[in-house]
Amino acid sequence: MNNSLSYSHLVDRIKDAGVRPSNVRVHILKYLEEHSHPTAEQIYTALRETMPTLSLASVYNTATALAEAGLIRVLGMNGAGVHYDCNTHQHAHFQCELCGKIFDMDMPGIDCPGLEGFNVKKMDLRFWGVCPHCDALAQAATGLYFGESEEDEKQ
Amino acid sequence: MNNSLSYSHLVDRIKDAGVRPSNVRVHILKYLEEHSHPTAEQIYTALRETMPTLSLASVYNTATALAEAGLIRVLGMNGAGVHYDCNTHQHAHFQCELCGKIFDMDMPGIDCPGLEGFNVKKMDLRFWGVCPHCDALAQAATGLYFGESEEDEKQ
DNA sequence: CATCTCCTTGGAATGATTATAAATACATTA
DNA sequence: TAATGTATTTATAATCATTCCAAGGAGATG
Repeated sequence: MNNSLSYSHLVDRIKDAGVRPSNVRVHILKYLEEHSHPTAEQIYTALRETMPTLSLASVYNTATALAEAGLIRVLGMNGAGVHYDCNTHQHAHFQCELCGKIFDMDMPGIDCPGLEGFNVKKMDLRFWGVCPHCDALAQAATGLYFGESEEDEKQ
Repeated sequence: MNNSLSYSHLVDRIKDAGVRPSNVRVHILKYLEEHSHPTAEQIYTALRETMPTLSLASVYNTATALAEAGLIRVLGMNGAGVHYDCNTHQHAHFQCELCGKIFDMDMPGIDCPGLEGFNVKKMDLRFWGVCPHCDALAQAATGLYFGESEEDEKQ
């Protein structure tokens, strides 16, 4: 069991970042720790079940506040809507064009010629394509791999 | 004088891409060749002067068509609105947080560990920060560089 | 308990983009 | 050149994510 997901630990993390640990904030951060790269809408829909008065505006407000405090990161993958990411370390992203899933990748060292003289403060590296799971399914569907049993769907 | 900007050359390029060289298409591509990373709104405003009936919808439709034909590229820098880029070669971008200008950068070689098994089809590398010109202005404004004359504004 | 501030809410407003339907231009054939 | 069919463009309405705003609520402080 990962202690970083416990309620009191989350409260501490939020406090340490200089933000008041309100209910909504803790729950949204908790949700982000437990779910990969959700959108505001997804957070809203999921948390509404246990917090019936939660508003979408609060999700946006809160996510923005958490991002400004450096607790989470805002991720635009160019689909409709923005995703939130509790992994604030420098890292890259891959999005599968078939299942839509977003994967974290280690950030490779980047030595960009021509960037001398530019004061770089933020960097973003993103990939799109087909993830291994969907790739296997796609290849099976082409009929190239007769006799292969379908892989089990796993979230 | 760069021949690639001539009207008939543009017509040929559009034809070669399998798209009919309509007036709107040629003018929008021409505008993109001559201006760096404009938004749909900017294209619309600029071209309206010589094409008074041009509609914003046409700019979006046309840009999308040109992008699908591989003649231009759509660039989301996460500000409001999308930018269009006539440079279709693989390259990175830097956006200045002060002047908003977008600069093309050579794409460095990227060796991303963890990407094995992923079928990568598209990659995007973006930087934000302060460009050399604004950096100089900002440093002058802090008063650290007494006696420095302001640099001339150049687009 | 009184007060102050910050948080949350619901709904309206905004802004970029897309959809739709009518009008126009273009290309082809007669 | 006129007729016809198709592709393009236009104007406007619709959509969707996000932000704004005003009012109510919760918690801390005195």
